[in-house]
Amino acid sequence: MIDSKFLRQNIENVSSNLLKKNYELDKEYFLKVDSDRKNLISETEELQNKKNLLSKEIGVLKLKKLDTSTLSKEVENINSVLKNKQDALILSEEKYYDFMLNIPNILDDRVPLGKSSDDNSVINYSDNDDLTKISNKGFSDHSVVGKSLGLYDHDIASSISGSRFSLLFGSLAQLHRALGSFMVDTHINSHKYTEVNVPLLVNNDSLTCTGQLPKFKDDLFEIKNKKDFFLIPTAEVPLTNIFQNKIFSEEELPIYYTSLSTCFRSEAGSYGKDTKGLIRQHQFDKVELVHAVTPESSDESLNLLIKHAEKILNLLELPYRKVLLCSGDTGFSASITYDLEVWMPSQKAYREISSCSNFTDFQARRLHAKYKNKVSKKKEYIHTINGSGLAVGRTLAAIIENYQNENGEIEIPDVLRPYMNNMKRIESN
RNA sequence: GGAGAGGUGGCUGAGUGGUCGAAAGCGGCACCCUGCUAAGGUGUUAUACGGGUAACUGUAUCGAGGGUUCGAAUCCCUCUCUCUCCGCCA
Repeated sequence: MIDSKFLRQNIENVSSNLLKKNYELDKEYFLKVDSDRKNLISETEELQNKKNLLSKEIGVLKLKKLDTSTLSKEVENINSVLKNKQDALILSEEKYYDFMLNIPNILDDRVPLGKSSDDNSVINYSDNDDLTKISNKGFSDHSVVGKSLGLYDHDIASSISGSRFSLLFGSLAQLHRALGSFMVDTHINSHKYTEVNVPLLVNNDSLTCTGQLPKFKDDLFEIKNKKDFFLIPTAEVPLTNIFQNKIFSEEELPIYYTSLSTCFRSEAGSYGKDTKGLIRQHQFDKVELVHAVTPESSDESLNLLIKHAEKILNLLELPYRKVLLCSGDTGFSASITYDLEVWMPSQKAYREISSCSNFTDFQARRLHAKYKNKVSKKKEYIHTINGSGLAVGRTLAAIIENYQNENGEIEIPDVLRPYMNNMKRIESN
């Protein structure tokens, strides 16, 4: 959520900023809802004050055994007016939050103007991205390779669950598991993260705090019969919600959390896209990185987080590039987002494998997550940063495609071999 | 799933209808005292929102939501979470 006071005072600037995210701010509506709410608040508070004073007076009179009926009547009168005001206030607050919770985060000035991913700007390529060499080999799609090895299946998965699910067998399943472990190990050993094992089912509030709700309910799987649970679309949700209602001392920050978790997305609106393979599944594993930091350090912290994610790609020797998302492609809650895109030889294209964002105080305001500023001695909202480090399914797909040899086998990257009983390649089943 | 107990400030914990936003202790902070340390003394110390340059001030909050009452931490109802015992279970 953005700061309503800031919005009120900078409404023109904010509104033109949000327009870059294709959000049209209804300025008049906001000003009206905002001032209605404020007026109702002060009106009800005034009445409550009167009521409190009179009630106290009644208490004093009762002690002295004096008559209180006149005052009681008066309070009763106030109560009936107050009730109306309070009802109006509840409605007004609902309107206000409905509106505020649907306003996206303000964009960082560095975000380039643009409509879609076509307008994203490439920052740099990895050192090993000699793609002419790779792409000329005519490598097959990872799902084809996996199938011909007899280690990947899509059809049976469909009959078990439906579309956008898959089965991995044998050493391919093992490689998938190895990848998750390798990523988490790297982050906890080299990057000072605390590993967290998180709930995969979360409640409505948690999703509201991180910004998936109320706006993006369609993208989530909801569990209805037992309780109002949602399956997490990313470990960002439980990890970030660890900070809810916290007030940190400055010494406690930064906090780095990482978690390997399964993620669930409905992929509504992406019918027909990436229907084969591991790229777009209803269920996938991902290693998530989350930072809680002070506002001054959030910019630097995002860069650090990106380096942590890049480290995995570098260790796996996968070609990739770093992209700064344009305004139209930047997510609802983010102020700035960098994607890491890995080279997929079969598609002759870079595909997103990590998305790293600074959410500034947007999530913190919803979470009520603050820290005590040592200098100002005031409680200020923290900043939250997160990114994937990395999406495991997509990384596996990238490895299959980039590491296949002439025989259709998959060479196992050096760093993963210790996790695979020192196996060197995956051969046909 | 069955039976019971309980949720009060950073923590421990008192408070069963009226200056209770809440005693006391611990912790934190500030100052004082002692040559240093240890100990001691005094004061201060919740959060959100609103008004005010500020000192300050108003409202709400004692798990959440309703209700009773002129007045609720305290009484009633519903929900929720935690703990203990039994059962079941990876």
